[in-house]
Amino acid sequence: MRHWLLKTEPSSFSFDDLWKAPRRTTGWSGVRNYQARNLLRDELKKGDRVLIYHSSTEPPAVVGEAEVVREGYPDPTQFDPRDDHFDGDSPQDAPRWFQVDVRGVRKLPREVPLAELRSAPALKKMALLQRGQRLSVQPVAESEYAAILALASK
DNA sequence: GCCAACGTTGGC
DNA sequence: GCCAACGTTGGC
Repeated sequence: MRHWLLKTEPSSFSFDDLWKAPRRTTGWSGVRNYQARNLLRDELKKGDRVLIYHSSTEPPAVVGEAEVVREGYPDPTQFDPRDDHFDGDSPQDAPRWFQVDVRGVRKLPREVPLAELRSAPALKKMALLQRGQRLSVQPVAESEYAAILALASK
């Protein structure tokens, strides 16, 4: 089992929205970056654990845990002209963008803000904290995942 | 609101 | 294929 981090802006979709969704499950749609697409399409597997991270909010923070319940399949929003993430150049027969389904597992007992992640020695190498890192789907080492959960229960 | 970092586009 | 211009991300 691998571990991942998914970024989202809570003003558009928050962990609470995931929690309130039917069966606490949603398609993780709208990712429009090829590197992140490749991860969603090929690497995220059923049962993988996921940290949900809120960006562009105060403070940015890891807020919850989820799990992958369906592996990569075409993101339907790319074909919906009314959707913000519509991509008219994506061929119907060879979709460009993929998503997975994730189910909320638990809200963390305490949010772990970005500043706290930065100050944790165990997270020194975490992808999220590297300079210029913007990828919205990131692998997380098992030790990093465990360290973040430990911070969340302090 | 600023701006650094990065990704994409498109002329050549 | 190069690279300047432009757009986006996302912390601060």
